[in-house]
Amino acid sequence: MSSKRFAEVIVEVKSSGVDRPFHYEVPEAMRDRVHIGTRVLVPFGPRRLEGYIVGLAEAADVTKTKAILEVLDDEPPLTPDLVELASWLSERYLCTRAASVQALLPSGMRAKASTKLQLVDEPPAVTPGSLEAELLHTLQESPNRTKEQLIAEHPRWRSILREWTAKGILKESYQVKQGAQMKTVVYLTCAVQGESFQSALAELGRAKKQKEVLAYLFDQGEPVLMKAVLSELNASTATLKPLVEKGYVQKELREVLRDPYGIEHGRLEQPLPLTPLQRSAYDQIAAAVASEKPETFLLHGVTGSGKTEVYLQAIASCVQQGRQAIMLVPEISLTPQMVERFKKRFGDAVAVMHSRLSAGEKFDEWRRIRQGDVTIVVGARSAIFAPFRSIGLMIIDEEHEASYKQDDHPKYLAREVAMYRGRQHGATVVLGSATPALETRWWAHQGQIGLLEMSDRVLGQNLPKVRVVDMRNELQEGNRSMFSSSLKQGIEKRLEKGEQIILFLNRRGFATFVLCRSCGYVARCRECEIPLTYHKARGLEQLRCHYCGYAERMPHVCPDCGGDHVRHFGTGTQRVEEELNRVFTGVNVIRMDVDTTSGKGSHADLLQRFRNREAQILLGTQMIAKGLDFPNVTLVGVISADTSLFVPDFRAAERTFQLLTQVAGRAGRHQLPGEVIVQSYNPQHYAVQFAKQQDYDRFFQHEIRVRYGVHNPPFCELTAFTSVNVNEDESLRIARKLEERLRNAFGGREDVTLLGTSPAPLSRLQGKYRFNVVLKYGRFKQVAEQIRSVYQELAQEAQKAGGYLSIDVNAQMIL
DNA sequence: AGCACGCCGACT
DNA sequence: GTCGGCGTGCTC
Repeated sequence: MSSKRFAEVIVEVKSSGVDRPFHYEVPEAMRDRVHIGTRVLVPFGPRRLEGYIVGLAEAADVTKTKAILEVLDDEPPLTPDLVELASWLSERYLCTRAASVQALLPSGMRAKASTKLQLVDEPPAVTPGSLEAELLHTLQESPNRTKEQLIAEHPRWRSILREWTAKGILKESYQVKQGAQMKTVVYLTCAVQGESFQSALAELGRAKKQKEVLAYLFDQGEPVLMKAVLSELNASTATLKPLVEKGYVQKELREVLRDPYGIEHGRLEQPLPLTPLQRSAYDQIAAAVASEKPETFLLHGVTGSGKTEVYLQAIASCVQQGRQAIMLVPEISLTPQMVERFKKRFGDAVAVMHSRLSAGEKFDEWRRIRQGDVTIVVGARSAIFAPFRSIGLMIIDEEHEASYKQDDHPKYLAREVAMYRGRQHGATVVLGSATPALETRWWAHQGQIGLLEMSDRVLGQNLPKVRVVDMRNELQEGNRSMFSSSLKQGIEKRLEKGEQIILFLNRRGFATFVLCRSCGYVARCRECEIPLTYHKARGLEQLRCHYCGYAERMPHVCPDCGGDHVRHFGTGTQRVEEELNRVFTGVNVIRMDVDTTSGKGSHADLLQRFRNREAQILLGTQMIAKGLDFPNVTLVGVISADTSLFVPDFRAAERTFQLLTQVAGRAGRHQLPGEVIVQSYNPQHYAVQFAKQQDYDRFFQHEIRVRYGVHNPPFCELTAFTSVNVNEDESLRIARKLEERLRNAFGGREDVTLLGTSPAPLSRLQGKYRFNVVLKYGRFKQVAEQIRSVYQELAQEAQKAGGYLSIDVNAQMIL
């Protein structure tokens, strides 16, 4: 840190045009407060914007420089490694550095500058009834309105304001408001001692309550929380006011950190003894952490093998060495019970981070991490950005979960961020799962990452019986309903016994596929092996591949068996609920899907109601797969394995296998014997069969060959572009042009495959038409520059056309 | 991104 | 003649 005459600032504007450092002079008085990572307020054109410093220099490479207006932090919120991480995120996921920094910092961190206006002595002469008169009136009536507010309400006032400011009629000054405020609480102290205390009591005379409060505070002899005093003595602020005014009691504001969980942990729990397999996994992780070299492991442990205990002890060992640990869990698993388990083991050393915290709570948890008050963070995806000084261990539990990919910019994959930070900090990354993502398992297989296997169940619990019902037989026997006779009987039996039932509708998609109900045939693309999707446009029934764009006419006779039971498929939870009510009269059903769980806390509420046995049946999508630990549930039904098997996504088989395995592994963990019924028109499908047998290895062997055959990850990486526009022709035109540009850039390259323009699986969303172009390549580094320049050009053109072009590097799902 | 400037058509 | 439409270009 040689000199600080000039600062290189990235301005908080999410536009590629300004995503580069701008130079600002650092006023003498600010020199010792600016560092790399410090946020500042800078003039930018006619505006004032927040920005953050990425470099300091003796000279600027441009002649005209403005000066920094204000330094927004005493401590830089971004450590140098986080500044570096932000740059990497922008390069890897093709987004602006402003977007990356926003992802790194808690949302409440953003400061906003507004402009205050002040009329200077003589008001200007205005024509009555004119715009000027109206503005003048507003300025005089409500002098607290900011310039930005006024312009937002009346855009035409802008030029007048500018003119008046130039003429000196108006004076502008800016004020900065930090996003999240520090929370303060009031403490009270008795301000009178000894004799003056006695005389104060006397002076209060008949004010009994006031005397009581004063005496209480005098006895305490130290500042007491106001809230505690009031509730203890059953007093109100009205009692307090005169005491403060007379100077007997002193008020004091203290900053506090909000505690979103407030779990009383009492005495900390001790680690549990480890089984030999757990010990072996633990030893290897602990050794890697101690080595301070970046290393990644897959911890492949079956459900019930005790992964969490390994995590807890590995974290303990990391913390013992004076380094910090991050533990990621899927958002939906981050329940109070889960947090409690950590708090009971580590007490106050744990911070929690997830999206349901309020902005203020997030801000405070973040500050506790930044200040070094905690050494462990448990959180959802974004907790991977925890601003620790020296990370020793990062754990991603259920690493295969789709929720570890962020769906807006930067569209990062938590696993990749963890590995990058691992290299920065010399930290160990542990990816844990019972059903690892195929890529992860493949890397472990190839020796690129370490493999730790835990194949035994700690408590030797029994697996529930899994029955796969062939729905084709049901049809043959004349049962046209969505419930097989086995499932129907199973439900009836439970209802009679007063036991509970969970029904899954593992429908991830929206797209409808085409299936023959007689033989289970599913129409697929010949090139991609992806199920074709049903479309009806202008009375024409079509099947299209959402991957490559191939289209054919909807068959009315099954190409396989010649039968006429070819139907398009796709059922919502609502329809199942109706059907349930029709078939089982008087049954209480709790339905859980995006519609019924949108409210805050409604997810937990519904599960609690089910736990309280307010309903016999819980019906939902995979979001209920995590909540399977209900002692009274003895039947789990999967309405149709096919609905997740035939979504147009090359990961469909993997996702189905994972879901079914999870269901089978978790149902019936309690005293009552559990049963799982899986309905399918394709009961012989390998994903269904291997899930039934709980055989990950054989599923992996099979699926990896499929991936190799059609050249999909892990044998390549995918980047998806989506052109979006209200105008279908424009949307298509941009996608086509993008395709052409990419073809030019990569023509003849063996390591690159271009999947041409095709309608997105969500082909029309919010009235906008979406087309996809997908690029497959071996190594991102070898295509990054070309992708960047083509993307920038077309993104601009898409914008001119009134739409936009989005990019998803290392796309996990193509929508 | 968001703002200013500048060049065109349609109005009091 | 002027107001306001949006295309273009710049921001240390």
